[in-house]
Order: sequence, then structure tokens, then C-alpha cells
Amino acid sequence: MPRSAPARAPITSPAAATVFTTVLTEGPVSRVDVARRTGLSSAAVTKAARPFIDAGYLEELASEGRTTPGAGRPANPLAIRPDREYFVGVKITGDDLIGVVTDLRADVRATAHHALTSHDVEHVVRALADLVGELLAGPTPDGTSNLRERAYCVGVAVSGDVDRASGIVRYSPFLGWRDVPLASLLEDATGLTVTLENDVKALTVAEQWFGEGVGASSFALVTVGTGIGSALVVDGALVRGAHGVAGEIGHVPVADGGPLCHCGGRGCVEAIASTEAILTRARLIAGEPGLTMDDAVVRARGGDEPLREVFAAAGHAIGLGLAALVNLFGPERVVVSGEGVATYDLFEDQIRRTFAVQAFGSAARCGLVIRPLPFEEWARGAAAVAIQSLFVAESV
Amino acid sequence: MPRSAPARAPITSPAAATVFTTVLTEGPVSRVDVARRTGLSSAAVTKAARPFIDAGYLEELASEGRTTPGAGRPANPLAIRPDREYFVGVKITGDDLIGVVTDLRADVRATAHHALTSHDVEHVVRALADLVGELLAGPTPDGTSNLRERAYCVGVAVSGDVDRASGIVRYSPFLGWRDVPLASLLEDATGLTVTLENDVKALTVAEQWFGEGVGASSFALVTVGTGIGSALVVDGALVRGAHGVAGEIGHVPVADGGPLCHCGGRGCVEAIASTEAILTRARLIAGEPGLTMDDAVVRARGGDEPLREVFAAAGHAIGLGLAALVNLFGPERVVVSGEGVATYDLFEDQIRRTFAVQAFGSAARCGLVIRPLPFEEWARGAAAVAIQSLFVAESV
DNA sequence: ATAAATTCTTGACGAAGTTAATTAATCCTG
DNA sequence: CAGGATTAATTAACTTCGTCAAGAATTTAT
Repeated sequence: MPRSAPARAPITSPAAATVFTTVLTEGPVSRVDVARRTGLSSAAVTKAARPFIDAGYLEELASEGRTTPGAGRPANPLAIRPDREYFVGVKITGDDLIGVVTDLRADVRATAHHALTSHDVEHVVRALADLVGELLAGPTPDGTSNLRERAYCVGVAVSGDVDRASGIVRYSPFLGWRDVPLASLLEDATGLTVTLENDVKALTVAEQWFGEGVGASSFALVTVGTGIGSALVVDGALVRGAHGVAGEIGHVPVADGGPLCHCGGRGCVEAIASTEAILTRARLIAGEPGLTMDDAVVRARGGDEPLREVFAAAGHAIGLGLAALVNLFGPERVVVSGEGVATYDLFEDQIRRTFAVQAFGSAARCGLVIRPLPFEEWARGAAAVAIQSLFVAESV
Repeated sequence: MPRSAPARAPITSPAAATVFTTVLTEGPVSRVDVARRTGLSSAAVTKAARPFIDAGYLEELASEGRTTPGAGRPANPLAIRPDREYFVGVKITGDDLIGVVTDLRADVRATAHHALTSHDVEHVVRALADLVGELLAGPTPDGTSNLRERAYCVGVAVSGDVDRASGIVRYSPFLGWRDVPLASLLEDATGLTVTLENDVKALTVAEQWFGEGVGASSFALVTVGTGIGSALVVDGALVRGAHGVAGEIGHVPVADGGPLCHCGGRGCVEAIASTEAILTRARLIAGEPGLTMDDAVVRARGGDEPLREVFAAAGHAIGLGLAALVNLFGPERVVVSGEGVATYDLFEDQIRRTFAVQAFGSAARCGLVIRPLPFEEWARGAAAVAIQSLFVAESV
């Protein structure tokens, strides 16, 4: 699949990346403001910004009257042109593929799904290529051109142990894969540049650049659902762990002598608060082996105290895990999201209560955001990784 | 106290700092080797090394025959001259001051103690100045000169919330201090440059540069004793926490519904494994309110099962805390040290056992070093901070 | 000896960002 | 409403830092 090479992102120096990402993540900003925030000289900002303006990634807004009071030449804020380029993001779950097309700001502009009937590598690669093809079939969202000519980068998010640099899935329990060079396979199949990343880490990038993480030098993202995981950003960089393991908040032991976890430990957060753990416990409590999650939720909401207790215990375990994380790291903010639908009302209170009790000193000042997480958000994270890989040579 | 200004550490560029610290921490290395390890060009290493050689901080060793086989010009390894400059480190505890003089490699060359009879700021500053004066009274350890002419930097380590940049003790529970500008007070009293740091962080710097942390991009140091704390180094930088709180492993909740901690939480590691917590529990178990720690240790060693259990429970709690830390961070190595004397034999086994069970996946591959920690080590950490502040403008 | 290998040094060059002066656009004041 | 004050953006000269490429130094191998 040949492709012409129009002027692409003109990253030529560290300063260029700094300036661009500042404008990208902090909205329209004047050059002087960028200089102030980044510590660069305003001359450097002028120089770095020009190639981006020439290539159509940034534009100069009209000085729009006066924003700051007082005398002086009004600023000409720099703004991103989100429709300059589009990106594809795909999240692979055990059952299906969820794909999105986003603009430069990682705003979702189109969506597509695809069921996975097999975990066979070739099948998945074909399905991925089909999905990408489908997503890129039409015109651009702004209607000025064809998507194929304005989207070159695909981001793919998979749970498990993923080596982003080499684009290899080292180990994915859900897919049953080991050492699959998915990025290059998909590049061959689509002719596009593919970046592969762990799903939680991808979501974290999206959050860091375009979500709650904006402006926070350190924050954490926790996902609650089938599994419980997290990713940590310290001083702007993702913590990767010496042996590839980090952010395993799901396996922080919080209940001494508690239930056995599939990891071999006892009392792990995941052994108490994962969807499965909750369901198992709910069935036991209710004495109904056939109880479904939906039913349990409905009944708990309806006031079934024993069932409410099960959810509260899960929230308590999560709160303890959060306290451990925050006491160790001291992030500025923590985002708790869940793939499970809207059962938040059953957790949130208890999470906050437990956290408030167990957070040490001013660590409790850390901002705690709890919110549901639509499935597409994962795919958006994948797209964010693609965006990031384009503008930051070596980072995160 | 006037002082002449001989040629000091010639740090003029990032490369200079990189080259110097490489030689400092990784022993004699040839220039080409430094280049390979740091990614610099060998030309840059040559240029950066010269000022250090001229100023007497580095020296070129004779090519000492052939170390690597094969042809080629033999290397002239660069080595540190540890006696080029001396440093003072002081640790402040609630009861006394412990001071050391070290050389450039942070090797302790002289020691002095001083009891603290009051926590009054003026009294402590005077005591500190006296101690420093005493330490610097004699000739240099290498006998070539006077210490006063070869030591300009003092490092001070205090437990509590310390702002290193401004040299202010924000809050120290042990001393009952709030917002004491200790660094400038001591600079006025001694005429020397003073760097202030939290004690655990200081110890971590020593470990990172001269101890177990050498070569590890991420590691953690845990101290067990009156309090239980830790410091984390990720990608070579100390984690400081957005609100100044980080590394509070002592307040990671590991025993749901466990004993109340002075922090207000329940089941914190510190509420189970601090010296005080152990003693309280041992007295309860033994039914002897007057039991001393020494006696408890002796009896546990002698085979008193109930008492052994108390220590094992403490080890278990520490192991759980370590598992939380390692599962979240994935450090390459963890050092567990304790100020408490030599009661390690009663903990170590249980720490390792619990950790092995609860560490997730390859996180268990993290190297776990458990070892006692002589009191002087704290003062050495303070000296290491002084050394570091001299050679690294902005870091850690 | 001569060639090959390896370390170290040197000087020209280039990239990136700084400072300082200049131009531009606006408000404020008498 | 002219002229100064004030802030924004640009330009150009300069500084700094480190790379590159060529060569000198010093050893082993043939």
C-alpha cells in the first residue's frame, strides 16, 4: 500500500517537541506564554513554532481583543489544527476489536467494532487490517479530503506484557499469545505505521495529554473491572518497572489472610474487587449459584444489605490499594475508571471513605477522580499513543 | 569565617557532570568506556575530563599492562582522587548528633558524637557548629593538609518534612520544629556551605551512588526501626511526591481491621512492625508490662514461641508492604535496613517468605537485600548529599 | 618491519538555544 | 490625539556544547 509523503510533523529538536506538546495539551497559548511555561526563550518558541505553522499543524489565532488587562501588544495565541491529521486507535479485547478515528487532539471522530471469532494471530491481524480499512474508507470528518491520505499512524492497545519499542506482544493471557510481533505484522498488512502499547499505559497517555493528567507532573490511573490495574506517571514519564512489571495495584495485598488470588497471593485487591471476585462472593452470600452480575447490581441498588456489603467490601479493598499507591508515590491526582458499566454508585462512597482514613498526611490532598470509562476510551488511548509516537521521539 | 577559593569542582556542562559521576560511582574507567556507558562521544569525554584532572579531582592511572585481550593501545583508566576534598555529614536524631568526615567516595574517615540536651533551635545550631568544628579541627586523613582548607560542604540529615532546595525544615516531629531555616543558620555559624535533606532520602543518595543502588536505574530503600520509611528512585531520580509525601511504606495498610496507627489508619505496617509496636505486642503476649526490647529479643532467640510469633508477624507485615511497593514500582533492587540493632535474624526469614508469595510475576525477580544499618551510615548519607550537591546542580 | 586494533586528542563544524536589539500593536495620559 | 509605556513577536549575532573525522599514540599479530 504505497503512500505519498506530504510534509509531516516537523520535530527537529527537543524544543520543537516541547513547544508543540505545550500547545497541544494546554490549548491556545501565546508564544510568550509557551516560553514562560517551558522555560525556553521566546525567540526559541518563535523558531520552533514556524515549521509547525508551515506544515499546517499549528495556526495563529487572531488577537481576539484583549484578554489580559493593561497595555501592550496583544498576543497571537498559537492553536492546534486538530483536523490536520487523523489517527486510528484500536483496542483488542478477548472478544472483539474496538476501533476509532481521532483527530490530533485525540477527539473521537468515527467508531467501528469487529467481533473476534478466533485468537489465531493471522485471524486477528486480518481482522485488524479490515477494521483499519473500514475506518479509513470514507472522507475525512472535515470533508476536505480522503482519510487514507490524512491518516498514517495506527495505535494498538492490548492487555498484557507489551514491548512498545519493538512492537512485540510478549505475553497476553487473554489472547494466549507469546512473542507476537504484532506491530510489524499489521504494518505489512496495512502499509501504515503501527505503535503497540499495553492498554492501561495507552489509556494513561490519553489521560496525561488530553485528560485529567494535563498539568500534573505525576498522576496515576487505576482501572477496575475484570482485572484491576494501574499506570503511574512520575515527573512526566511512565513508570515501566525494571522487569516490565509496574502498577500492579490489583496485586497489592490489602487483606491479610484474605481470599486466594489467581496470582498465588492472598488478599490481593483483585481477589476482592474484580468483577469475578464480586460475583463469586455475591453468589455465595445470596446462596444462588446462578446469580448474574446484573441481578446482583439491581438488588444491591434496591437495598439488599448483604449484597451491598459485597460491593462495599470491594470498594474498601480498592480504597486500601489506592492508599498504598498514594502513600508510596504521592501523585498529584488519581483517576479511577472502570470498564464495568455503571456500578460506580455502589463503590464510590466506600472507596473515598477508606482512602480518606488510610491516606497519610497531606497525601490525602491528592485529587481523586472516580468515573466510568466507556469502551471507546480504550481505543482512544491507543490513538493517543499513535499521536504521541509521532511527536515525541523518545519519551514515556 | 573567611575562606580562600581554590579550584573547585569544574562542572560546566551536563556532560561534565555525567562523566564525573560515572567515574565516581563506577570506579576506574577508561575514557572510551565512559563514552560507551553514557552515550557521549569519546571526544566529549576527553574534553570534560580535563578540567577535573587539572583541578585534582580525577587522575589518570597507568595503563597497568593489559586488561582486555587483543591488540590496540591500552586504556588509561580515569580514577577518582578521593582525598582531593572532604565532606562533613551530620545526622540529627532526637537525642544526639552523629557526625562524620568522608572523602569524595563517601568513605568515612572520622567520626564524632554529641548529645543533644535540648531541641531549642539555637542550641541545636550551636551544637551542630561545635560538632563540625570538632570534626574539622585536625589535619586531613591523608596528612597533607588541614581539614579546614579541604572541606567546604556540610550535609545535614533530619527526619521529617525537609525542603532541600531552600534548606528549611518544614516540619520535624522529633524536634518539634516548624519552618526552621536550618541550612542558612548553620551556614552563618560555620561559614561552610550546608545542604539539608530528609534522612531517608540522604541515605538513599548514598546507596544510589556508593552502595547497592549503583547501576540500578530504579531501586528502593526501606528503613525499619522507630518509624518505617522508604525512598524510591525511579529512572535515577528520587520520587518526591506532589505534596511532599512519598515513600510512606510505613503507612501502607496491610492488615485490614488491624491495630490502630498513630496516623489514624488501621493495620499500617508501622502499627505492626515498628520497634514500639513490637514491644507493645510483646508485653501483651508475655503478660509483662515491664518487658524490655532487649529481653524480648533474647527470649525470642532462645526459642520463646509466642514472642517469636510477634517478630514473625512484624516480618510478615514488612513483607506485605514490600510486595505492595514492588508490585506498584517494579524496582530493580530493594534494600531493607534497620536502625534497630541486630534483631534481623528474627525478621528476615519471614520478610522473604511473605514477599516471595505476594510479589507479582517477575516483580519477584527484584533483588532483596536485607542488612543492618549502623548509625553512622545515616551521617554518611548526609555527607553523600553534600557531595552530590557539589557535582550535580539540579538532580534527584 | 608492517599491518591491524584500540585509545586518546585535536580542530573544524553544526545544531540549538540565548541575549539584545528591533519591529509591532495596543493602552494610557495629558 | 500625539507620545510614552507596555507587552508580543521577530531577527540577527553570538555562545555553548557536543559530534565528526582525521590523526597521533601504543600495543599485538603476522
